[in-house]
Amino acid sequence: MLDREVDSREVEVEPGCHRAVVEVLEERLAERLAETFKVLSDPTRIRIISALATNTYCVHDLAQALDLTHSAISHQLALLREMDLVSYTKDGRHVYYALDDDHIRDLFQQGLAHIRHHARSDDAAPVGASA
Amino acid sequence: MLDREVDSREVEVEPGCHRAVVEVLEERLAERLAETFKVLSDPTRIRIISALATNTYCVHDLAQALDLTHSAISHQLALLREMDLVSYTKDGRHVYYALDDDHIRDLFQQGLAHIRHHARSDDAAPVGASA
DNA sequence: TAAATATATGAGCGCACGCTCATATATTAT
DNA sequence: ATAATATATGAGCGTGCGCTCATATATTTA
Repeated sequence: MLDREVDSREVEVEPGCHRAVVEVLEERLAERLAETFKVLSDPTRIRIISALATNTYCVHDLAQALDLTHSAISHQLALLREMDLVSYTKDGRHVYYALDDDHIRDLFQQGLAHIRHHARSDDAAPVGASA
Repeated sequence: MLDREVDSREVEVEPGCHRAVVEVLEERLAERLAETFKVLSDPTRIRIISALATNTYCVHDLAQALDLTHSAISHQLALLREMDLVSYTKDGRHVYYALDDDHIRDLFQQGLAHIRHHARSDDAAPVGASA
């Protein structure tokens, strides 16, 4: 697996540019990486993952906490299930979900750590800004 | 900034579920985090970032290396520019881009490290699989 | 059994997004 | 000046996605 991870594609150096070789991540690997990050690219999934990162919750709890319909939550959980990111346990009529992928948990937490410590330009409230 | 990072929303515990309180990432923070990961959620951007993570390249080089039109690359670079993730230097008719955000670089590299070391189920080539 | 609760899921709508195409601008070469 | 090269950017197309709505299934309660 992971045969050639980087495409060192030659660039026609006729009139041109400066680099003769550009080192780019191989296409399939890039697709897998993008797919991984895509899971974390939606606010709703981020919030679901943030909750499941520390506790186990049922659909009903998540729906109330995120102020979304059961359906919306259930669809997102189905997606996380298909990607093997969560595990679930049936208990009566409830289904309890838990985050079951340290891979995603690590990325989520590192991302959060960055955001926490690095304010962005649009965070700085202009003088006199209300609420 | 980052007033209340977590919404500890109470859940009606009438007939119900088990958790009285669900700890979910506050909505605005979740949006910012999702936005950050969204940059990395496309294969083309991943490849551009992978290249710029180690070298400086002009649009022409990237277009050839990724086998995409100059336009496609330029549009993606415009997006990365708007998000202040890349810096650029004009040199004659060339414009050289460089990744200028350790934040994104870190996430990219951690994601890559995970992918490298953790094979997924669909990576394991079934016995007798061709190519 | 009937009603209520908890979840799952297909259909469909609206919107965002990544690409191509056409076009504009700037710089270099002839 | 004209042509070629390098980049930028608006418009538009096709696709993917996140939501709601309607509906189905399973479990518990009355």
